[in-house]
This record gives sequence, C-alpha cells and structure tokens, in this order.
Amino acid sequence: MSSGPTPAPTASGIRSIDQSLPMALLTARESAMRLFRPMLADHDLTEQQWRVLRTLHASSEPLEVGPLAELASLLAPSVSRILANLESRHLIVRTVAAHDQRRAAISLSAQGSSLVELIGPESEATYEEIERRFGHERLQLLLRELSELTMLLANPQTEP
Amino acid sequence: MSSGPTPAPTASGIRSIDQSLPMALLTARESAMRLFRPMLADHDLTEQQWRVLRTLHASSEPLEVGPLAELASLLAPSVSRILANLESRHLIVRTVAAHDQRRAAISLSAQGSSLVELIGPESEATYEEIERRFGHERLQLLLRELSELTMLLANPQTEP
DNA sequence: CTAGATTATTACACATGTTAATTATCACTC
DNA sequence: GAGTGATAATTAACATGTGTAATAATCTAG
Repeated sequence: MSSGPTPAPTASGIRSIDQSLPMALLTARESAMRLFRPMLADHDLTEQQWRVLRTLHASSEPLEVGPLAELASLLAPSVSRILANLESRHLIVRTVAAHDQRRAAISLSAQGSSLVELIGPESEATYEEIERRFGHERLQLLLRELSELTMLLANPQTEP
Repeated sequence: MSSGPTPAPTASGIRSIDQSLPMALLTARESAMRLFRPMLADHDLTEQQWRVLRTLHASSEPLEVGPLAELASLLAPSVSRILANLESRHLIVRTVAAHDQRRAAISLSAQGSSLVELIGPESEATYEEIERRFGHERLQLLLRELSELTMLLANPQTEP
C-alpha cells in the first residue's frame, strides 16, 4: 500500500509543519506527557528527575554519571544537579567506585525504589488508556519504529 | 502480521524503558534534533524560537499569541518572552487588531521570512539524510501515525 | 614522577516551564 | 453610559534546564 502523494516542498522551500519530524515527535510527546504529568506532580517530580529515577531502576547495576546522562537524554551537568536534589531527598545513593575514585556509582535507595514501584502501576493505568485509544498492536509497532529511527539516526555515519 | 509477544510488565510493576512511549518519543526527537541543532545555532536560534518562526511562516495569516503558543507547543508566557526577543531582532512584527485592541496579530517581518526561507533548504538536506537512513515511505507512515496518536490523545475524552 | 587524559562538579549566562498577579480591553447588563 | 465580570496578553517570580567553559580530583602512560 502506497502512502499516497508526498507533498512537494512548499514554494518557500520549507517543509510544511505536518512534515516536520521533530515537530511531530514533540507534539506527540506533549500529548502523551499531558496524561502523565499530574501523576509526577503528585510526587513532586519533574520529568527529568523521573527520567533519572526510571533509568536507574531499569538498570541492573549502579550507573556512573556519564552513562546515566546518556541513557536519560540529559547533559552531565544537569544530571549532577538532579542527583544533588534526589540525594537530598534520600532517593538515590552514591558510592565511589573502589578501583577509580573519580567515578561515582549511582543507584536507587530503598526509598527511591519504593517510589518508582509506587508510580509504576499508576502509570500503567495511563498506558492502558493510551492503548485503548490508539490500539495495542499499533502502539507496539510505533515503539519499534521509534526505536529503529533512534538507532539509525544515532549512528554517526554522516555522509562522506 | 503479529507484533510478537508483548513483554509483560516487569516484576517491579514498571514498564521497561523500551516500552515507555514518552521516553521513546524523546530519544527519537533527540536523535533527530542533534542533526538540526548546529544549523539553528548558526543562526542564533533556540529550538523554541525556531518553532515560533516556523509556525508563523506556515500560517497563511497573522496569528494571535494564544493560537501561536498552542501551535508551537509552548506556553503563552514563554511565547511572550520569545516574541520580545524576536521583535528586538526585527524578525517579527506585531499589529494590534483593529476590532479588539487586546489582541496582537503576529507575523513574520520581511527579514524573518527571509531567515526562514534561508534555513528551509538547509534543513531539507538533513531530511534527505534522514530519509536515506530510515526510508521515505517509512518516514511518511511514521509521521501519519504520530499525527494520529497526537489527535487521539489530545481528545479530552477521559474515561467516565 | 610528571604530562596529559578522564570523571564529575561548579560556575555562569541565558532560556524556558509554571503559577499567579497585573494590565488593558471588551461585552453585557442595569 | 457606568459598572461588573470575562478575556488577551504581559509581567513577575521562582525553579529548573541547557550549554559552554572552567575547575578539581584522579587515573594512566610513558
């Protein structure tokens, strides 16, 4: 099945907004986050703080700041500040790596784990709402395509 | 074609990161924006400033602040500040609506139009790179799915 | 042991998110 | 037509984030 005629670039030489990938990703994300934000606000978490907690929870082992920033799509300085905040709330713990004292190993505290596991099921309800509206299989496909796109664009193989 | 087995929620009751829609949208957007950002930086534009310019350019007529904010996925106060900045750079012009003096009609200045039309073709090259990696038809499908998702989630029909 | 590289934090300048307050104007009613 | 409530936009205030650069601490290699 063809996707139909592709709109030609406008006379002005700029892609129409509908054809803007970053715009489409942003508005889709905004519409999804609107459903999740109240829940995070209830727990006094910003999106970025939540991304850090979630990333730590997903990791099987403690993470250093660099990899953590990369995985959570944040800059290292931002992560540093976020960690300072989360540490003051006793949601994470830092351990200095034995073999290399520069490195900090970050992991969730028991309290941090509890928080993530408290929020998890709450967010699951929202996912069910999303799947009810958009379709389960369809969402799975979309997630795979997004992951594939990310992989292909991350690859630094810029043209020679 | 089935999408295969869906990972069950983890024992901890939280969706794996791969299954997080906001996360997937964010990382995809990040990987795309990484390709565009240098171009915007060259023109001293932030992503948000660019979204405003692009939105104005896409509109057939001047926009008021409210609709502009909505279309660009920004909050009105942010748009106010961005407009102050863009106005000081002579990229936009404000006109007070004749029939309602509260309303401001924002449009691109000639200089603003030129800038958008200068950047447009530059960004087109990046799109071609994206399509080369991801596929043209595939990108079209993704854009349609994102648009559909946005529409379905924007709808305030929360369950009764 | 020292020079250079690496990890993380700090510093700084700036932009944005977010809520609330403020200003100006409009629309409507008495 | 004066007063009241609604509306559009801005401003304020504060927290937080981004992005670059500088710094501190530590490691690694010669």
